[in-house]
Amino acid sequence: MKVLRVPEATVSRLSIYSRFLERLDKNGVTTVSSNEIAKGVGVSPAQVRKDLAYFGEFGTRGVGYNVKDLIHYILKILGLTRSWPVILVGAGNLGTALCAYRGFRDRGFNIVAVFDNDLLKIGKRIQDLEVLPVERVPEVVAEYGVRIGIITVPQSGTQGVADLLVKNGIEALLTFGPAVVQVPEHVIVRNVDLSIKLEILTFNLAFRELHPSYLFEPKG
Amino acid sequence: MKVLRVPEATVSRLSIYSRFLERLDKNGVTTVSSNEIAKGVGVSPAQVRKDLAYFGEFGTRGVGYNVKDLIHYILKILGLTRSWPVILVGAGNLGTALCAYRGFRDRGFNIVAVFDNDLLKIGKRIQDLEVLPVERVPEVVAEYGVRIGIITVPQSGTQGVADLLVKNGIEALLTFGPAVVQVPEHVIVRNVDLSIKLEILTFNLAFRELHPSYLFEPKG
DNA sequence: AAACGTTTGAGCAATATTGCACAAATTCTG
DNA sequence: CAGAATTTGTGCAATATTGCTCAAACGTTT
Repeated sequence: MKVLRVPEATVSRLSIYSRFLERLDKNGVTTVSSNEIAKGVGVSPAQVRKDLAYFGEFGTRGVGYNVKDLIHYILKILGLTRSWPVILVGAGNLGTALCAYRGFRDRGFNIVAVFDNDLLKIGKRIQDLEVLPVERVPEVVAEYGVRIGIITVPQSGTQGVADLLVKNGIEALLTFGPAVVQVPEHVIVRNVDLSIKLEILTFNLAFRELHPSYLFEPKG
Repeated sequence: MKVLRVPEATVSRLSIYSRFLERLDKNGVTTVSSNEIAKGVGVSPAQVRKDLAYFGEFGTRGVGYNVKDLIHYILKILGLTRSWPVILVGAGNLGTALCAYRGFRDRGFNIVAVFDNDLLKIGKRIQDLEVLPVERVPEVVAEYGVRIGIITVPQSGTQGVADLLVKNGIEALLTFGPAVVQVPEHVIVRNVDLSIKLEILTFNLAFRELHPSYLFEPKG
C-alpha cells in the first residue's frame, strides 16, 4: 500500500464536505459532482477530488458521487461511524457552553463526564451531568473507555490536567487558550485559540491599512 | 516597498510568539534568541526568524531580540497597540462564555454589546452588559466605531446576522460552527469550528489504526 | 452503436511554505 | 585588538500543497 501523507487541511475539509453532503441528503439530493460540492463549501473542484483521492475512488466518471455513499465513506475515514465518549475538564463558562453544544452530539461525540477541582463547582449540574472531582477521572475513563479529553481550565492549569489525563490513558486532547502542552509522542493534541482568530482579523484591518501594498493570503 | 504575501500561519504564530514573550517579560527576561522562542512555542528557530523577516529586522546579530521591543513590534503588526470594540450576536451558551473570556480583554478586545433576537434573552445581563435586541446594532456600531463582530447564533441564523452586520459597516467577522457565510469582498471572515478539531483527533485515532502505513502531518 | 456531453481520477506544472546553511554583525575574552 | 563564540537575516534547496489539463469512463441521444 502506498504510504501517504494526508494534509491536515484535507481532513478539515472532509469534515466540511460531509456536513454539506448531509444537508444535501436531507434535501433529497442523491447525486452530486465535485463542482457542486466545491461551490457549496467554497473550494475548487480539483481540491475536492484531490482530497478524496487520498483515500480511494468514490465517484463515477461522467456521473459524480452518490451522496449517501460518500457521506458514509467520509464518516468512516474520520472515524465517525461510531460514537466517541469524551470527558471534559474545567466546568467554567467555556466548559459549560461546550457541554451544551449540539454540534458535538450531532457528530457522535458524547460528553460522558465533566470534572473540576473547584469545590464550588463540584456537584453542580451541567446539562444532565454532575460535575465530578478530578480524582474520579481514572474511574470514568475506565468505565466508558474514554480516549478523548477536552481541557477548558485556565491556562496555568492546562499542563497539569493534560498530564493527569495522559497518565490515565487518554490519547487525544483538545485544549483551549494559548497554553502549549507537552505530551508523549503517541498523544495527539490540537488547540483552539480564540484570540488568534480575532488577531487575524485585526491584522487584516490594521496592518493592511498601514501597508496597502502587502498582499495577504486568506484561508483558515 | 516589496510586495509580500504573508502566510496566515505566520500571523497566527506571531500571536503565539507575542504571548510567549509577554510571559518572559513578566519573568524579567530582557533578551531572547530565536532559538529560545522556538523551543518555547514548538517551532523551528528558522521559522521564527522567517516569520519576523516578513515585517522587518527586529533583532541584533550575535545577541538576539530585546523582549520588550519585540513584543511591541509584534503587537503593532497585529494591530493590537490599541483596543478594539467588538460586538457579539447570539447570547446563548457560547456567546455568554465568550463574553466572560478573559483572553479577549487581555489582548485588547472589548465586547461593547451583546445582541439577540430572542425576547427571553433580551434584557438579561451577561457580565456587565445587557442583552440588546438586534435592532439596536446600527446605533451601537456608530457609537463605538465597531468594525469587528462575533456571531454565535445557531447555524441557520448565521448568514442573516452576517448580512445585518455587514450592512451596518462591520468589516470583520468571527463565526462559529459549520456555516459558510457569503460576504462582500472587503469583509474578512474567519471561522471556528469545534467539531472539526475533534474530528481531526478521531481521524488520527481511528483511521491510522486501520492503515498504520499512512503517515499524517501534525500542525494546526 | 456511434457521437456527444459530463465528470472523475491522476499526472504534471505552478505556488507556497518550510528548512538549511552561511555570511554578516555583534559581544566576549585574553 | 585579534580571534572565538553567538545569533540574526537571507538566498537557495527541499517539501508540501494547490491548480491545471486531459484521457478514461459513464450516460444520453439519435
